[in-house]
Amino acid sequence: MGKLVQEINKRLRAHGGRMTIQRRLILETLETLTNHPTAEELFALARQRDPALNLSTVYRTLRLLEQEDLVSTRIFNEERRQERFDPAYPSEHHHFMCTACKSVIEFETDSIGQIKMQFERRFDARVETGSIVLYGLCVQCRQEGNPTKPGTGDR
Amino acid sequence: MGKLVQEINKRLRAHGGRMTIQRRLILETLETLTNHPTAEELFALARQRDPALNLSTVYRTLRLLEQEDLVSTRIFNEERRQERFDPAYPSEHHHFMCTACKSVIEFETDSIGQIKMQFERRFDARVETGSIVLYGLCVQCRQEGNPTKPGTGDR
DNA sequence: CTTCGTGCAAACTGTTTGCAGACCT
DNA sequence: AGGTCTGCAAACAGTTTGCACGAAG
Repeated sequence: MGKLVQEINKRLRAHGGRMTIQRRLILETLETLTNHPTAEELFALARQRDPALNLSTVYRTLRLLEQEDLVSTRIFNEERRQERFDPAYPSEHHHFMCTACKSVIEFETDSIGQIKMQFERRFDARVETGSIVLYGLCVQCRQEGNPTKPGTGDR
Repeated sequence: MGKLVQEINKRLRAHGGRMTIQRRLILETLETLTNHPTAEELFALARQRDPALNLSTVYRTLRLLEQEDLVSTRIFNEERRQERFDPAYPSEHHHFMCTACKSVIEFETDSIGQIKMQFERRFDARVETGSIVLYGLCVQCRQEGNPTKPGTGDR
């Protein structure tokens, strides 16, 4: 059984919440994904196992996870202006998105620390968080000779 | 007279386009702004000078600028999921957003070059663009004792 | 005069919400 | 039994579009 299911179960009980069939299904589906899915993508997958599942239930479950700091959301520069849901790790991480296949790769770097400090000194500000997003072509898409999109993937 | 107005005028003529009162007003208003406005913000300001102006004209003009690579768009992690329009400079730049007052500061850094290269080597990918977004408190808001938002400004 | 652009209202996309019934404990 | 959660449909926010009139060249 997945960690997410256990974790949410624990927290739900503390507030009188319930672990329903739908929530379990959604959490389990989310755990199988390495990519950062949209609500629709997650919905499409979970629905294969329960055709009666409703999109609003997916959203409600994802917002629940968000409140519990178990996922975070982000809008990449894609054609469709939709949120992608990122299973939250304890450590700050950054993203690469392939402009051809839309897959997301996470990575870490400590350069960001330097950048934050530089900025704080220069503008006398307080920086709390920072995120880097890279856009380009992943190995597979590069090898398949995918063109770099005109406009480099930005909308 | 603003550079944007001149530049767009030139490009419009090349395609048989027209410099209308509304477009001139919108461009002039955009030029007075240092912040990265939303369409609504720009609309509200421009409307002070022409109350008959319509929001869809603002959008159409901004999309025109976007096609001509004179602005780029970006969605920050704010409560409202709205695009902000960034007058495009030739050089790659990055952003800081104050989580209290929503003002945006632009900055440059060459650390991003390192990060791109590291990523390319590590994942055998091709990185085309990269952007850094920092969130925190600007000088003014920090001095006014504004609290760092729970959740650090991320939605 | 002939296009191109505007205002208006309606459509559209992604996400949220009110409600009545279903389900968990 | 009681409150929580779901599915549905309708609302919502931000953005886009079709159309008929108005204005730029």
